[in-house]
Amino acid sequence: MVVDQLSEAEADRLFQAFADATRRDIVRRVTVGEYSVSGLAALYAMSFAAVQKHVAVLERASLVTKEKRGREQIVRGNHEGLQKARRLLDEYEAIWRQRVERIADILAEA
Amino acid sequence: MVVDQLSEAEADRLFQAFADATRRDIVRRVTVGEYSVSGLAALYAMSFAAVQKHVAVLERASLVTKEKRGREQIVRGNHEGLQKARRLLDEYEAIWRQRVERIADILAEA
DNA sequence: ATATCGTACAACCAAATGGTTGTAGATCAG
DNA sequence: CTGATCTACAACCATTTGGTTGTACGATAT
Repeated sequence: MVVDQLSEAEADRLFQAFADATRRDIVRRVTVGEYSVSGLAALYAMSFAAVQKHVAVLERASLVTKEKRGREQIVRGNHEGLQKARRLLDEYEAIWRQRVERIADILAEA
Repeated sequence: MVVDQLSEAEADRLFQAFADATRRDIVRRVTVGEYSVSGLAALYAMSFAAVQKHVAVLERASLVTKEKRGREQIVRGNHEGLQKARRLLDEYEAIWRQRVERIADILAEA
């Protein structure tokens, strides 16, 4: 029963997207409030185009969505990507738990 | 009460390390069993040096440890890095929960 | 109507990434 | 001792990444 087998490419995109401090900050901001792309750009010491690229990376990773409103593009947090990332890490955690159990079993046999 | 404020650089290293399928596979393998660097290298269609670099990336991110045993270097999973990554994602999840609560409050006022 | 604003996108650049081969030092086996 | 094995690391290369500036275009305000 594979609920949602994340493709390797999807996992790549997710973690890659998280691997940048500016992008992590954007995710936090747009989860709490609403920001246009230029609204976000005003927050960082880099060009509008650079921020635009960061948003695009986050969008491809399903960590934010964009919605056109007038001439602005509103960026919002997308729970989907975060959930996928967490589920991924949970799998690694599960492997650790299994390992611990296995060792406990071996010790119990002694 | 900041328990373990992850530096941005640390977070970068962690997620960057996870952002590669080969490295994620290495993490899984060495969590379950013991592998030397060359033992790992035998598993992938790339050079020993390439695998060695992947292991180095994982080590810098605290996702694996290396221990010298004779002429071999044994690679083992390191729970520390994984825990840090999970804690990080948990913070983002917490922001989401706060957002949901805030919206619920607003609705309750109406 | 015109100027301004917000966005998209192309072209470019430097640095980082993910791979290679080659060399050299330890350690182990015969 | 000699040869094979495991590791480390340097040098190199192609591609990607993270930034820049410049151009174009739809939406808004005056």
